[in-house]
Amino acid sequence: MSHIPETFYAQVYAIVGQIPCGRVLSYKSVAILAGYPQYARQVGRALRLAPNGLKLLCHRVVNSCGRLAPHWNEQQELLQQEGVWLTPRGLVDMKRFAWRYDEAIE
DNA sequence: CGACTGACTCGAT
DNA sequence: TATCGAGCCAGTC
Repeated sequence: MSHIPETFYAQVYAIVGQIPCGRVLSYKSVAILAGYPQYARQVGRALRLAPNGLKLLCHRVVNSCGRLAPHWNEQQELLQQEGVWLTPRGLVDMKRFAWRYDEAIE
């Protein structure tokens, strides 16, 4: 188990693709949903390396505090276009915008 | 093989 | 609220 299987990245892309418009998910949550709870860092890596051709909604993934990705200010605009407000300090209000996947089931 | 890095997280201060 | 340190793990040098 010392090697990330191909399915991990595929899972990450699939999960991120399911995040509804106007909702966000943390790296940790994506890692858990992918089946690798300890791989939050790898999720971040996966998104950073993700080819643009996939049209990923990686702007809907933030860290557990609601902090946005560094060196990528465009992410803020993308989120605001979807109605995701940011606190005065540039943090996503996770209590309000975090996606609970059980919402998707029904 | 060891040291360093980073789109992470959590608890303590 | 902001910072710090420890734990975390694949990739890079």
